[in-house]
Amino acid sequence: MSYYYKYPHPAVTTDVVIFTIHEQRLELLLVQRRGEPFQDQWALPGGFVEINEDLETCALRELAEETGMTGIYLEQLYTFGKPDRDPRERVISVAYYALVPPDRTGQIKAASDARQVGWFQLDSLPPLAFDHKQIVSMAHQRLAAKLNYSTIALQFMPACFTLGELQQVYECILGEKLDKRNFRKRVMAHDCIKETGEYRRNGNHRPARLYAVKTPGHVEFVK
Amino acid sequence: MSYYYKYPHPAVTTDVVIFTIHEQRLELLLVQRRGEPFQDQWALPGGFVEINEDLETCALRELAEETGMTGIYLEQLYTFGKPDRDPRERVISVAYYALVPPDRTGQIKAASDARQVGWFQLDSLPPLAFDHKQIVSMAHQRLAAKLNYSTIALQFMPACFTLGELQQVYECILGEKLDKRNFRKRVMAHDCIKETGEYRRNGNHRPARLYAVKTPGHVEFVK
DNA sequence: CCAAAAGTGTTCACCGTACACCCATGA
DNA sequence: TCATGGGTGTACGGTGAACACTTTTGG
Repeated sequence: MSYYYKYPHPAVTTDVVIFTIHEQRLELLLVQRRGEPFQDQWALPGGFVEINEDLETCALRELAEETGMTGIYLEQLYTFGKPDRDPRERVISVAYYALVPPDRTGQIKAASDARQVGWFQLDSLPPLAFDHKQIVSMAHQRLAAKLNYSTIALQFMPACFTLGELQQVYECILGEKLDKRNFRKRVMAHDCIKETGEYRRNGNHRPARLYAVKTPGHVEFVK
Repeated sequence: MSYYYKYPHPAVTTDVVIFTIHEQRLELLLVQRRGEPFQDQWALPGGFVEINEDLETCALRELAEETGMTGIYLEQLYTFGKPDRDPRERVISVAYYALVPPDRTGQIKAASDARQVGWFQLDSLPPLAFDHKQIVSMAHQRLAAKLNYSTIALQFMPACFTLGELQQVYECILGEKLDKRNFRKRVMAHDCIKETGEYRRNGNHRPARLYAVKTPGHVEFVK
């Protein structure tokens, strides 16, 4: 432990950008801060890494503490370490992002402690504490980039979904409309989803085929 | 500083995978460890982040300390934080990778302190300390991936270079031969290098045109 | 029968790939 | 004149993009 005296150690946290899709909008989970600094402002869920805890485990723990969810897709984003990013002391934050299917966001309120917790549309976020705006921005950029060369979008899908719903996920992350026929061709070429044989009857129109992911929990890289 | 008591802080280091090209081989810089653990084994250059030092600044400092070089391309790679990756205490390492043009590798020996420092071919590395083998592997993977959608390879080039030399850089990073005509077409389409008007006379054959990067220090993403 | 979303194929332009020969030089 | 690497163009196939109509259902 001699290094402890030679080098004062920084604090290390993980912060998690937890995305979901809700009503054709990309949303993320924020918690309201209790104490200073940035009191009452909204921030990414996160917390200190315990001394014998793996970074990813820590991020998963934060995720579970705020949402009650486990088995969620999680990926390291970037490590933010500007010396003055926290006014209290030196804090280095290893940022992660997580993708939550919308059918699993119900548990949030129950799992969270006394603090305010809520989902916010990405395009109308409140002011964020620390450098969290920058973290969110990088996470969104990464997510959008990965849509084009991986099957990461499937992490947003419930067990059964229609191709129209999947397309809406792409559209709201990329912020643009896609051609239905080209989209379906591309998705089918990946060969990562399969028909369930079921249909969803949903309004005054033709029922939509329901699909399921072939190998849940896995993100494939294409090409 | 109340967190100091509530949470014991981990040590944080940066480790840098410093790549260069030498004799048509991808090489990286290693330093020999003096003390325990992994005494006398080779490791990536790296060291503790000072308490008021930016992470990238720290990586650049390590780079300068080991090589005497400044103005080198540097990019964050990934943060490694398994609790037992260092047997002494908890150490979280923010890994970076750097790309050094081969005409600037001469200063190494002079700048380094008493420790052994050397360049090693990527495909014949000695056993590495800690999890540095994994770090190197990820760095190589990232580098190879970026060749295909950025102009990062230009960071390896000296002020003047031939297209043949540039192609060799691609070939030894990707580990495969490329077609000369297609390669030149692609490079020219990027419009990132320009003819200098000079030629290199080099053996019993036609002299090669010399090129220079249009905007040095900048990595463009293509497509 | 009308509205609304589901479902389906073809055409075209562009890009990446494959491929072979002449050029300038030094020995 | 020969060996060596430098330099150049074309033809093909595959992929991504544009584009419109029929189907099935509920009201």
